[in-house]
Amino acid sequence: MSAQPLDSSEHRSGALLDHLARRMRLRSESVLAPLGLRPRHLVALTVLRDSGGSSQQALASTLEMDSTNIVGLLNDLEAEQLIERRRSPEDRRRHVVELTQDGAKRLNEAECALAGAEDEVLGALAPSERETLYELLRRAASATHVICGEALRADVDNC
Amino acid sequence: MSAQPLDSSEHRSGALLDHLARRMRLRSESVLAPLGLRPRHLVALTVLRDSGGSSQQALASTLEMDSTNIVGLLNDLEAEQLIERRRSPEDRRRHVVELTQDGAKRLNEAECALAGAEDEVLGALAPSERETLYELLRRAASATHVICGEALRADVDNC
DNA sequence: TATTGTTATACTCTATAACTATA
DNA sequence: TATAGTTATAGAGTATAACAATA
Repeated sequence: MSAQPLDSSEHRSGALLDHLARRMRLRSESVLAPLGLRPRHLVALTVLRDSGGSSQQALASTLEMDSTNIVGLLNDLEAEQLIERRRSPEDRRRHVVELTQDGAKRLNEAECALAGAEDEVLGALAPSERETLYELLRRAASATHVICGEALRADVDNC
Repeated sequence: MSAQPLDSSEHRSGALLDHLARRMRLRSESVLAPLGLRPRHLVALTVLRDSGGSSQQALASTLEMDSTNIVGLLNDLEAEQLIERRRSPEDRRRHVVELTQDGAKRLNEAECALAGAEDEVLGALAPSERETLYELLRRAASATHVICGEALRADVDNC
């Protein structure tokens, strides 16, 4: 301990981040369950909507998920006809994955439900603070990788 | 869509939170590995230091972890003599868990390593912004449960 | 030969149930 | 009877390896 505590506070945010993310995930799972979706389904749907369609590899890369896990994820969504897989005409190895109308509709509903979950978890923060938090998270996330606000954002005018 | 986009931006922070927490965890795992620790070990050590000792149940409650998982976690730490388990004299069912000197030392080293991981993950944010982020996370986290800044905080004067 | 998607599989994480020793 | 800690175990999540189709 030096005499001057001037700089002082380097705070570790890692554990807090982990803790809060876990709570958010648990609450999100609860509110999404009635819609037959899980949080991971939602991020996939969101990226697909915002990108207007994507290959499975591209999706894996955007979500920083292992591509083998994308398969089952899309199987779920396809079984409920929320997405469609088509072979790409340009490269027949590729699947072009796109949202269906049902998918877009379900996504809207899910986003409304999620807003409720966030209200619970972030209820201690004022709206302006929540906006600040969002902005900080978005910048930190987009700095190191492709996934950024545009892909993970949702404006909800529709609840 | 109504005419006035006034309120507008309700942004979903859930996916961002999850994404960033995952990155932080991965980086933390990397920098902690040489010290023989994992992120979960660190939060346990931190809580034990800040609380000055705790029963395993209390620890489980603070960390919002299942108490059965605390057992293995403490086994790891005890095997490296970073913590001690003693039967409580007042209630011999209870274990009083406390940090050893080695544990306190290892915790310091780990916190320095973690600071590096955070620099990587949050590098896009200015110091003042990181402080703001920390403060928002802390308030959101402490609102709903016991785990709060004091328990998960680490001032590092010692790197 | 490399790449996209797929399957099978192993490994980790977490939670549930049953047991013990104390209260 | 209830509680603290422990063990065994099953389920979910995630990653690795091998394979088929296409480039």
